[in-house]
Amino acid sequence: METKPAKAPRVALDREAWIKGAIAILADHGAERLRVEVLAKRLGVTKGSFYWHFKDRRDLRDAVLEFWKEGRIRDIRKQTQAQPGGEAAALLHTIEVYASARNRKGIAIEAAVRDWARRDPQAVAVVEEVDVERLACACRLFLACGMEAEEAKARSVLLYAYVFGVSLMRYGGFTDDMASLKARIAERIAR
Amino acid sequence: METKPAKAPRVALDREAWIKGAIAILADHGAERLRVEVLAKRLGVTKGSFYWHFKDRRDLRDAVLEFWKEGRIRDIRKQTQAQPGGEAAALLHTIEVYASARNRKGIAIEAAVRDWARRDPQAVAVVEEVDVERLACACRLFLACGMEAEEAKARSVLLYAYVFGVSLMRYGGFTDDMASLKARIAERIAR
DNA sequence: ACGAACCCATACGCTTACGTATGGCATGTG
DNA sequence: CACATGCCATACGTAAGCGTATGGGTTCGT
Repeated sequence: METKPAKAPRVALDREAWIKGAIAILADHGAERLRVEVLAKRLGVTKGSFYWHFKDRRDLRDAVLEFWKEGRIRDIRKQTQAQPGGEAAALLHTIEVYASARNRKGIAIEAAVRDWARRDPQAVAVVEEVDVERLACACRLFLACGMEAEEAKARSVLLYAYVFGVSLMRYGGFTDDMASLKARIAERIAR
Repeated sequence: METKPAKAPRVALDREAWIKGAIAILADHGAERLRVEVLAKRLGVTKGSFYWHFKDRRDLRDAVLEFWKEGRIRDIRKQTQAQPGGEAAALLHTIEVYASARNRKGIAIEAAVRDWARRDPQAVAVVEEVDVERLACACRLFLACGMEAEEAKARSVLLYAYVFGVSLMRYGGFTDDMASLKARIAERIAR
């Protein structure tokens, strides 16, 4: 019979495939559960393959951090290219993207990386780069809305602290009109 | 010679001592690293002792969650007993406590528990209880300041989302006047 | 003083996981 | 066709960690 998985015609994996699998584990189980053999099983191979593509576990983790950083910074730059006059809308869009359940996986990765950064200096450095980039972009948008410089900085920090923080909270049943609540918050942050 | 640790006159451990040690590990290394033998070594005993006080690992984790929940709710109730007229100050104090580096350990535990809640339903339930309690208390303070009901709810969520979120961010070098920045944010949240 | 309850140490089997060594099979190249 | 290279499987040794079994020491009450 041999009902083995037989995933596919068995195409060779490259480094990026491993990294993407690693990020999926990151989102589902956190950095601590990013284990070589678990990842290999997920990809349908054994760790013999892993150690061909990566020197060791540290090598994979570095690659994951680098991959995540590049992707985030690319996204930020793209979303920041607001049409003149659309800056306010771009800010609201940023808030809404993180506050909605639509971006579930991205939020999970974000949370996992930040938790990771609580123990790993390499992750700290990456998070800091991404944060500074994001804050600078948000700041530009606030400035374009005519806001004063120091206030724009404060609003930027508030904006990102809120979107990260709200993803960690559970307050079901606290309000009966979630939409109105989020609208009020967005108003308070971005207007 | 025998330079063994010889910690102390070897006082017997109780359940609470184990729980407090577990919370220390939680703060330093996260829920995933909350291992029986590691904790035992930290307390200077072996796991033989652990399995006398706890049924298994799950038992410890439940106890840790319960202990944390009770402590948080006690703290909230205490801090909420603001003198009439001091409600605004109480709100600012809450923001400042979390935003300062003074409460480092408490913030670390908070982050660890919330990360824990991303995978464990039991932790989710505990976090939700604490969040609802905190939001209700903050909401009362906003109402006492004369704020409208829906706005008070929104501000409460914004407040706690901010304090949790900001503890996950790294933006050193983004501003040269951190004090002024935090003052502006507090203003925006609580006024 | 003596047994019982309390608290802990040691030893065991099992599982997961890391990193290495080695061999196998494909595909492309001369 | 022979051979090298790329990609992966298997097997090995080691370590950490869970839960159990069992025994030893200490501190009580009677």
